[in-house]
Amino acid sequence: MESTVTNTNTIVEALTKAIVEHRLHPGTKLAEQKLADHFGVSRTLVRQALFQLSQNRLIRLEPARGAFVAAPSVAEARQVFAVRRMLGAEIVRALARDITPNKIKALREQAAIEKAALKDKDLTNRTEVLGSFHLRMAELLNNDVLAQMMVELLSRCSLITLMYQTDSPIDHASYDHDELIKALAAKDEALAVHLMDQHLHNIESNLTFDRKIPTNDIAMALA
Amino acid sequence: MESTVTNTNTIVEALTKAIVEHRLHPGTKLAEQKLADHFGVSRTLVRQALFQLSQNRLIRLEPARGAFVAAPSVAEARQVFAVRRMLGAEIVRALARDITPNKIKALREQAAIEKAALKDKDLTNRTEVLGSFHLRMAELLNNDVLAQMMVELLSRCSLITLMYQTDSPIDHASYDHDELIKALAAKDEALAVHLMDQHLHNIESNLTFDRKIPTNDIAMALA
DNA sequence: CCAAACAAACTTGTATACAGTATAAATTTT
DNA sequence: AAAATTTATACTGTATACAAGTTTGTTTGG
Repeated sequence: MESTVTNTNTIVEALTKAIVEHRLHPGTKLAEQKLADHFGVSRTLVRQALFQLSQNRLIRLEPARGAFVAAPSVAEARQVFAVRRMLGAEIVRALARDITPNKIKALREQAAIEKAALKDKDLTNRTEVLGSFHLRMAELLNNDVLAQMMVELLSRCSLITLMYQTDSPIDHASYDHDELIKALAAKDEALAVHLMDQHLHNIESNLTFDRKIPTNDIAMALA
Repeated sequence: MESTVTNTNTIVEALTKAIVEHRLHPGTKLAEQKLADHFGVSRTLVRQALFQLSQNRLIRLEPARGAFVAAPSVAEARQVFAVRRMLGAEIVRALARDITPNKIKALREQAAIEKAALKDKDLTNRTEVLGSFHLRMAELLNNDVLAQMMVELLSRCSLITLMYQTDSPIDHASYDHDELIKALAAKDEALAVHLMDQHLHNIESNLTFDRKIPTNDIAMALA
């Protein structure tokens, strides 16, 4: 357990956290040497980390220009949400088919965590916690491939949310989750799928895709 | 247009091709210096390429030991196929909802390409072409995020298929595709979804998950 | 003769050096 | 004084160098 070593993963996690927590704004340039100095390593490790982040679509790499925090376009945002609706529908479908008391219990616990976080934490953390519910469902299907996909989709969603979120919070997401759990417990597949679809549509409709884009990207800010 | 430069992407593509075309067997060690010599570049670029391939799950990186062509386990294979069924169902569902004559035409053309490839090419290439049909459907939904996911899933499937494929070829996949197109043209959503599910189950059931694993991985070969 | 310990060769992991390109600053020109 | 051009600085892209670890081969002791 060497907790002080700074390897590539440490950098990836730190940057991921900073991006989804809104401390690094879309468009911000991530200069390699500055990051290297900050983490006390060489550019080699920083470059590896940046490359991985670009694969996760959290940053984009421009040839000979450097790394910038990603500023997902409206089109990309809609596509990500479309995929989430697709996977979400199938996830609840599969869950509804072979739901067990243990799984219901796990989901209820996750829902309880949400309610706690809803009062205390800031808006960014709320988005994170609410996303965890969806990840939890994927995990309950015992499919690592699926769960990994959800992790990546959720981090992209975090970035999208902080870019396009309206002032009005999405507090009834927690309520949606409760309803969903009930439908799953009742093994009502059709209802569960419908609720999930509505739920994700609600989240998406709370985003404003036409105005105020908080970004450091000059080109985008002036567009 | 500098077509002779060997950048990271070139190496990734060459190795991907070699892996999915069965020229590099699961378990084979990919030594950095040898690859560097072969491509006429330094280890730096090779390492970048290997890292990307590990993200695509085509190779696995063992710390301080090196890169090896991935040997997906039975569990992983089943999970990948489960995700493909999920996405496949949703893709045809979405396609059936807003199908157009142009899209039908595009699918028919893809099916024609399949039939041509079915006679000429070797088994590996056949798998590739049959996968393209599924990618084509994703592309017709105008969702790059989804299409990219399918590309990655299909390359993983290629690796899985070549590891676990039985001697009997999967020639009626092309027939399945024809039936699917008919259902889509008739806007029969339920039938299309059912056909897709059956189709993917057929492919999976043609794999033998219990014997003969062509690999260079000693541990796996003797397991 | 076999097993364990040691030593040499090789491979990976990280840092540094250098070359090529983009950005910023300074100078010149209109 | 504003625009354009040149020069300088800073950054990225690739190669190389060195340190750390692993594998392989050899030797030594039982």
